[in-house]
Amino acid sequence: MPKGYEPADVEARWNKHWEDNKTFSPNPAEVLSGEKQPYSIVIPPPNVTGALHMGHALNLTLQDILCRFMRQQGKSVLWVPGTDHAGIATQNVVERQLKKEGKKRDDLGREAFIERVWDWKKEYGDRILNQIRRMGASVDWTSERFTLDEGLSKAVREVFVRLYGEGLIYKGNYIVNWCNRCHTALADDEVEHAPKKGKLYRIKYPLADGSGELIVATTRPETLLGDVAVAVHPEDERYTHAIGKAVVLPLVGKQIPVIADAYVDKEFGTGCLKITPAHDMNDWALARTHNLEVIPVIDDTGHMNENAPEAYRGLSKTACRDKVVEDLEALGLLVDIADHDHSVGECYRCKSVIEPHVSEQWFVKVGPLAKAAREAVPSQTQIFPAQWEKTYYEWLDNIRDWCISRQIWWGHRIPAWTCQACGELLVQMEDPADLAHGCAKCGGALKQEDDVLDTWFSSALWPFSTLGWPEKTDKLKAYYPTGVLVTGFDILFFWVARMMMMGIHFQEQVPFHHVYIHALVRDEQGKKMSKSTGNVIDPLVMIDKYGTDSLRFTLTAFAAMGRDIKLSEKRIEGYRHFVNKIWNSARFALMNLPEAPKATLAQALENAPLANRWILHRLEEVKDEVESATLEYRFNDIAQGLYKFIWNEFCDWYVEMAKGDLYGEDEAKKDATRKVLLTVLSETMVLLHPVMPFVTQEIWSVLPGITDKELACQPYPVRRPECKSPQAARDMAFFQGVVGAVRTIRTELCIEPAKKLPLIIDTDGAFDGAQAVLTGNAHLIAQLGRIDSSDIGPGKTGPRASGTAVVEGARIFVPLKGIVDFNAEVARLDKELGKLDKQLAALKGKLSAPGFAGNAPADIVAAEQEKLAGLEDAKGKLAELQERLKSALTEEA
RNA sequence: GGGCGGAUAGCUCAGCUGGAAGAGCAUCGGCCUUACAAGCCGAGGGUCGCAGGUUCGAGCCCUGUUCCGCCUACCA
Repeated sequence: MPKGYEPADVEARWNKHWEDNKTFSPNPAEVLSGEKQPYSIVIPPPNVTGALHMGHALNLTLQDILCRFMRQQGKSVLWVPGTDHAGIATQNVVERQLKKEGKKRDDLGREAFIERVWDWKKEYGDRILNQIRRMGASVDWTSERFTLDEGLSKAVREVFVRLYGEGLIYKGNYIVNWCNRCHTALADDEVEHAPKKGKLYRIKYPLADGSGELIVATTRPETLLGDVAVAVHPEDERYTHAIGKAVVLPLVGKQIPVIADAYVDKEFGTGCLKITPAHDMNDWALARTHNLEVIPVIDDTGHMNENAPEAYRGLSKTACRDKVVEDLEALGLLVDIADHDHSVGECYRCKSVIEPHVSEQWFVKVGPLAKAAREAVPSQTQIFPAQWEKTYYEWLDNIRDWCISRQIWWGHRIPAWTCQACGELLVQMEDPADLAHGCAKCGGALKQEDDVLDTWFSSALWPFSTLGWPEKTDKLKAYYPTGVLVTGFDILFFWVARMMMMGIHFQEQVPFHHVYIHALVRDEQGKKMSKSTGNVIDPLVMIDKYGTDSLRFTLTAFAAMGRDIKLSEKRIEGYRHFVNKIWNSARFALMNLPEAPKATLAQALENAPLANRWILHRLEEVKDEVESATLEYRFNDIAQGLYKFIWNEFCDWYVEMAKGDLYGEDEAKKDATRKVLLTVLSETMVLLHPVMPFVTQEIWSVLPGITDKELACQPYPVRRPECKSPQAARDMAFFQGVVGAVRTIRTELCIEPAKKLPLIIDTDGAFDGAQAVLTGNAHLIAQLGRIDSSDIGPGKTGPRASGTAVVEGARIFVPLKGIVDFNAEVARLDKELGKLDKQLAALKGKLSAPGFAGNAPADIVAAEQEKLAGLEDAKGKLAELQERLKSALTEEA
């Protein structure tokens, strides 16, 4: 094995191996026959336009941990990879490309443009998939899908046609969020709200009868041209006289009514609200209840249209605003302009300001779908962490109909045709064979809808469309519903809730049993990573520098539930050290495993030394920990449990203790320890494999005596209840305490590391068996504490001039006469005694507190009393040892 | 406006059902001890945001409060 771990080569090699061997392609038959339980995950499909970012890296890591773990648990695991066509985003990318060539999409025409996008997709769509490979994701590449591929398009059409048939899809003229730049409608949740500094203009609207005027407040004076009414609160005494009268609309000159509606806030502005139904969501709603006319004055490109007075026609809305203000001022109708902070809707794709706009659009009537989706949580689908349930409910409870039509070209074209002659609307699966003579009623020419569907419409079907629906495939039968959906909270609404709606409606089963919402990955300062801020940590760069396993482990270690991850490169670099540590521990093991050990584990366990019994005991505990942590999505606990076990226990203690046997002459001992070493290492590789697939697989493949070189297909390590040994744990803790005490004395008193020292231990007062632990492992204490001679037994006493400590009642003496300045040891013991005093005071206070003995459970009281006795014993002994030392010092002086 | 999350060692964070405050990194001291200096050994460092309350006992439960962060909403 090379001295240092070289990830690039290892990762490339195994990735190729896994894909060539279809290691992660399951067979549905093994589920349908009942041989295996299914476990499936559909990947949140990244945008084809996208490049892998840290959010993806985290998302993929967590899913991969679950998939690899479930394979170990004997499940038939299907992880479906794929990409999303991301309508607006992708179209924008290609349009930008065209712009560089000085062209617009209209120059190409619809078909040529779409072809162009496909070309682009073919060229760049694989990039993100290759990046998924580099993460080590154990997806089934034979199941890869794209939201716009043939099968999925069929699913989309089936859903659309059926929902239309059920009356859950309708078409109509409504006000929608309109992006002038993308030139399309957007759903409510595609609008982001950003605070903006704006102005509040107060404008006089004279009453038509000359009895005065009303003053309205607005942030968008140009919309005045489309006003159809002024509304006041019905109980606002200031204006009751005006209700029912008319005002003269400035600049336009026509009369509009003053209406009353409780929606108006008396406190805000002047209490008078101008109503522009065509350009404001709320005004639209008011107009509907009051039967007001809708007059659009801004067109779909953001310019004033023919409904505006001639002077303003053709102006952009900002230019128009300036002119309107100017003209109002000239007429003396402008009262004042004040600064005003408010939030403004922006397009989530291009950040342009959203213009409410009236147009003919398609909608999904979400009420019934949302109700079912709501009721399925948490009984059918559990959300982890559960706090997100509330957010999920909140959204579903307040949901409005979903605008699904988009005025772009890249996407699923709406399967509806209108007869140019009689106006008949056709919604059906198949394209009418001959558009020229298609109308069933009159034979008139049919024209397909120009609009395409919202990208999220196809995403909503992802959990079943990817499995082959509407065909009744084996895959669908075997793997639907999926086990878990792993995603960030930012698309809980966009995606998760809609998959729930569609899954329940079309499969009559929820799409997943669990939803795991993971953190957002932020930068060091906790800011969102973004290209414009320049604080992006690119996962691929990190992989190149530190290896995939380091990156994965880092993300796992920080993936505590319900908390954002603040990531910095230093952390990844730090965990690379861990990968290297694992590599080196394997190198050590292999150097000592020239061949597979002959002994069975049972044989190795006969009369096994403490080190072997202890590490096997800990291994059993770690198996339990890793399993429960994985099942409960406590990813950080998986990482931390394994880190501690491998580094602080296996490497720091076990390997050091095993060296004696491994380097020794006793062949039986050597073989037994080799067996334990190999067992622990190999099973640890299995446990760690879901988190670090590459380094573990590479090590596994060179372990002696292992026939199946494919680590990804190994079962979870068997449990060995016979290896659990609380006694070994206790003995080891004692042993570590003694070694630690000796080491502390050495370092604190500045004794040269090379200097070997004698050691005396009095085991009186320690637990039964303590004596045996120490004498049985005296050679190890000598090795680890640099001791040249030891004398261990009950009642033993060292010279007064010793460095001393008390461990679990046993007194430790390190004779140091002539070696060091004992004043330092006196001072050190003072410090130790001080600590003990503090603990004793706290404990005594607790025990003597009124009511403690009576109210606390008996076992707690007993435990506390035992602790007290232990502390008092230690303090007494240590104080006495210090006195002896002092007396030795005064004698010398 | 409504909701959610956070506040614990210098930094980043663990801490499950309340029972003597933990890890990693950083810092300090000592070591090239034949797997690993990407390493080993040792040490220091915290009134667990603030104020109350419940309890024999609170980082953990309750109430209030202050700062951060996020989500959501129709204040023109």
